[in-house]
Amino acid sequence: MAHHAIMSTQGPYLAEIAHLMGDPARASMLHALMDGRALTAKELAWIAGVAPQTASGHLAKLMQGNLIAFAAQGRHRYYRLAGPEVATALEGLMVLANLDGASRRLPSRVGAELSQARTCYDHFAGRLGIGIHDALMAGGHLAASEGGYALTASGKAIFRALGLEPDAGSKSRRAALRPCLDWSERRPHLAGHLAASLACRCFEMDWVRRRKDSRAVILTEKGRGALEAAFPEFRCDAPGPVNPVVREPVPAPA
Amino acid sequence: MAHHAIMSTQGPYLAEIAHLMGDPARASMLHALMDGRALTAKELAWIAGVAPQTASGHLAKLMQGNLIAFAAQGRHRYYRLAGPEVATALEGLMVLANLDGASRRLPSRVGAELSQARTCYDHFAGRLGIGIHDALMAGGHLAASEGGYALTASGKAIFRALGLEPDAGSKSRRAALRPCLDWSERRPHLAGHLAASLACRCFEMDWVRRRKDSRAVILTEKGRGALEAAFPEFRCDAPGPVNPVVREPVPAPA
DNA sequence: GGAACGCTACGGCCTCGGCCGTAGCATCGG
DNA sequence: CCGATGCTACGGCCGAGGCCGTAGCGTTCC
Repeated sequence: MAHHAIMSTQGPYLAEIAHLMGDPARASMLHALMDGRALTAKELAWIAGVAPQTASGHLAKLMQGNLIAFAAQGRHRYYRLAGPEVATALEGLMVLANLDGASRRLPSRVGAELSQARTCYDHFAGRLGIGIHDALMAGGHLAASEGGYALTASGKAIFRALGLEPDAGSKSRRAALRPCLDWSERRPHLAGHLAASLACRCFEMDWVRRRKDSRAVILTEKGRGALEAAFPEFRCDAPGPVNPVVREPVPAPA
Repeated sequence: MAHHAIMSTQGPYLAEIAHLMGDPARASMLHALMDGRALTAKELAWIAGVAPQTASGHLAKLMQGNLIAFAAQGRHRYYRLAGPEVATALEGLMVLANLDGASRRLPSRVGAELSQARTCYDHFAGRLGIGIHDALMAGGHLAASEGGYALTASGKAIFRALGLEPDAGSKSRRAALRPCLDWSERRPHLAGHLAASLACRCFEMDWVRRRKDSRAVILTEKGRGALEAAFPEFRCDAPGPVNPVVREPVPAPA
């Protein structure tokens, strides 16, 4: 400590946040929450591989750092990420974790599924997300704008045809559509509240299904047809159904 | 450790990277390198407020994590960030560090200067960066494209007038122009190798000057004129020169 | 009301890792 | 060739913090 000279003003704050993410248990929890769902403390404890008491401590720290928030419901507490910015920051780190030395590339099947199609907080990423992004781009439905991207007239028509009002949340601070760098493909997919609404609609209509215990998702046959109908330029190389990997949902307690 | 159940596949990798950034000394170093320059181990040690031996250890760890790289030159080692992805990830964390509770907002003058104009790795951010971004946008010189943004014909003409070839690095993996979220303004500015070339040209022509010991930069009067001439829609609210803050560049060594 | 359950608070153990001192290796200048 | 300089390697010290056990509070269900 001695003189510590000047120490850049924000270095410490940066470190504070990074330190919170830098513990294996906490990182696992955050990673698990990146699909945008809310999980209970116990589920998160199991995912992180620690006892509930330990998890509780971690969650308290994450709360204090404003990285997560919870909704109390009965005797449960459902934890979720505090906001899209948190997911963005985590994706940024994953880009590094992935290109890093090529040593730690994603192993096997799980990795392949995640690269195909997955959720990124509340919107789609992976080749599915990029397929949607590129389809809109190729058709001239997307234009650069102040906040990132904006829909052209033809783009708005497409969203309205899906039952989504493109100008709905325009009063909000959050951008409607903006690019988000994909850690597996190194290319942008669509984020923003409009992208989130689209994903939401896809789940509602059973065009896309969540896999459990993973952020990977599956494009159903119905969904492929629907998306091809909605986006004329859409093409996505088979993130189709594979046989489900079932896993013991609860650990044997000693 | 006991059973540790399943533990998400990439949680640990994520944690590894975040852990590297999560130490105050290392975070200060990384932060200092975000202006894209290369610094010696000694300079970084001073910035971080630790002894050279300690800094050396930190730098070795950062090297191993592929966050930084160095160029040996005589008896000096010039360290720099390993790539733009690292800067992007750090900016992502700064967004969090900044909106976090409003408790830790940037203090005083330094913060104001940084919000005005600064470098973000190798391109401009702050209101200066956003001014350039918005000017191109407003003039219709920028369009959405596969990798992020692309210049329209009029946009390319503008860059050529500045002596920059817009299609130069098109063979490279790195995008020419893409949006980068600004932590101080919460709006995108331009990143990518073309944005880097532009910044480089601005320094060459003395349109923009670096401040020392900070990522803040100053738009000179000449620069303001030049940018207004180059970008018809450019407007930037006075990131003008302020009286320089001079600081002891080297610590009294006890 | 009582028991089971979800979660958090506190205390003690123990490892991890940041810190500097000393020492050693390379490079540059006279 | 010798000393100064920049940097790294090693070793010992010590504080921070992750871990779980026990305990306590609130909610739910019978």
